[in-house]
Amino acid sequence: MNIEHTLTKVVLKAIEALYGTQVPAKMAQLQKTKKEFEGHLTLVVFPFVKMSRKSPELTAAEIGDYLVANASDVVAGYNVVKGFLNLTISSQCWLNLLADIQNDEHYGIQPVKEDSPLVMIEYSSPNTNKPLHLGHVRNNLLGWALANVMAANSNKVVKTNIVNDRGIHICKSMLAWLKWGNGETPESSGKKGDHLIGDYYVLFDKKNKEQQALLVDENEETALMKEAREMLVKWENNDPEVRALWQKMNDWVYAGFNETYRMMGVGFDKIYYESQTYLEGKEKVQEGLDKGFFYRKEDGSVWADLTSNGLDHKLLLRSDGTSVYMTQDIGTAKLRFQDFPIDKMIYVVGNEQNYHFQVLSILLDKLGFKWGKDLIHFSYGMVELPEGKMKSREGTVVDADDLMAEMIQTARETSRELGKLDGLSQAEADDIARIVGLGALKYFILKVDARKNMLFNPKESIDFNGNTGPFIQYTYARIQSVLRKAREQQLDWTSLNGQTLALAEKEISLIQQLAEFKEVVKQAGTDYNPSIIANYAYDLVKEYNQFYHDFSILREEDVAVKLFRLALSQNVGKVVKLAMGLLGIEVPERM
RNA sequence: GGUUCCGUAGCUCAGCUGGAUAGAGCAACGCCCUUCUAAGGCGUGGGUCUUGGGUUCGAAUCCCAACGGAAUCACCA
Repeated sequence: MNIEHTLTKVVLKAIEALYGTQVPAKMAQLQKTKKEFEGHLTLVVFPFVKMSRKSPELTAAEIGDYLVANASDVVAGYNVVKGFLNLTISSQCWLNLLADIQNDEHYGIQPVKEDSPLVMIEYSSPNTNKPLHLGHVRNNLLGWALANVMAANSNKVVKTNIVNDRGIHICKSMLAWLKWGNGETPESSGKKGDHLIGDYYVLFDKKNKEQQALLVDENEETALMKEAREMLVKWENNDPEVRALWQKMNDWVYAGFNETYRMMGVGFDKIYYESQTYLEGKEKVQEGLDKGFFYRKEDGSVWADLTSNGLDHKLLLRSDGTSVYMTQDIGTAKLRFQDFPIDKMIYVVGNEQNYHFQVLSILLDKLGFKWGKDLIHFSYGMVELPEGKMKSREGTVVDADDLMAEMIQTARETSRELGKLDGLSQAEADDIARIVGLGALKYFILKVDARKNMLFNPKESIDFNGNTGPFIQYTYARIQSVLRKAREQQLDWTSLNGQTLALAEKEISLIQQLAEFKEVVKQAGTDYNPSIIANYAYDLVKEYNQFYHDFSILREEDVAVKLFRLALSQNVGKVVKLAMGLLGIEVPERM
């Protein structure tokens, strides 16, 4: 049983007994006592002074007396500072709490049940004409973490990816490859498939610009562009040659993507391809047209009138009958709903598409998708660089593969300098470098509130000091070291009693913090906000470090000290691992 | 111009369902490794929480307005 919960109940009883009024639980706000005051939990008594008709101080004392007299198993003492009643919780309560955490293997995780709602999370959504970049990294990490958080809150989760595998951009890469590629393949060039294709996309752009410069009328289309368009038409008409080439090159790209995803540690349960879904939306639009939700202009284009929702008119089908982005998303929604009984849909997509999802929500609702109205657009901010925004044309894009490799390399060098890799095999050293390097990257991105634009400073991100992933991982590794020693000595902390705990009075806030993990997971789920967990993990670890340091000063002969440290180390280690697991960050046994 | 989001230390970020003297990290300076891992700990300096009103016992937090920044408002995706 949660201490805060128990205490709230007791306080409500006290209010009723003292003042004869029942008050809602909301009024009895308990908060962690600030460090500079004595006590563990603090009751704000201002809301009760009207009932007591006494000063805040006297009211607080009155309630405090009652609690000590009538709930001594929980409240061991109190003190009053202005309108704040600081309560000291009995040691036994804290020990019970530790035991609870210890015995609950999935502490803080709500298991999925038979009737749990099914949540589908779409994330990543790459184009197949270029490799993944820093923006995708944020997307992927957030999507993966969010999926974990939703699952930890008792949701069935289906992770999905919609791959944009068709369109003019793919044709550009294909055309450039045909013209200047000399049959180059990933094998022959030694390049990852996605990078290879990306290079031809860039090449197309370059050649096209050269042609553009020679044109008299700058609005005129280049011969190269025309060819690309013709290719797209051929693709749409199922030209076997174009299709075969398209298939071959996309397969290269997927092989490349899979490598990136694997390294990043993310994955999907079901992948959709736009080439398979883009036609589906047209039927739905037709359906909406028949039902009078949409209208057709004289030129044949189809629109939705959203002015009654405070929005504009939105194009759904071009005058030539081809589909647009919105149509495709409707089509994808249709297929998804056929495949899964979706209760809630979450789209992890950048905030530049806020408007799009506002519209999509309305349209899906009109078209009868029960989850359409409350679909969640998990909207995250742009990643900016110290030099400004990433611009593919200016070559300031940070490539995902390069970035990860660089982080791992830096971790390797730093570890070596610190002598952390001494005596380890090559495989072990590689593993640590990978875990730490990726941990640094993931934590750096996930600790920031997803909604906000963030600044990615490569130099700072690989700084392993301070509020970083490696700091948390390092503490975890040290905890494991403590536990290994304890195992050797066959220590068992369950013999600790309340009296022993008294010597560690100020460390109780650490136990309190452990208890908060449950709430944090819940909050992260209801707010759709993984960064809460990241910041929580940091706070916990920081506090543990202080505790660890304080207790290093006490000598080991004292068995109680030893056991108390073991108790906290074990439980902190457990919670840190769980928290980092939700974020998709590995923790090393040693480093 | 409409809509949405953001504005907290020199920098990067927490805190925001109203509560005590607004917190971390980085950067600067000083101290602590014969101590189960120093990728650590302790200390010093650093703030008009963009501004102005309102709500109230109490506002960084809620409301309104202004200012500043971002995104978006395509027969692109």
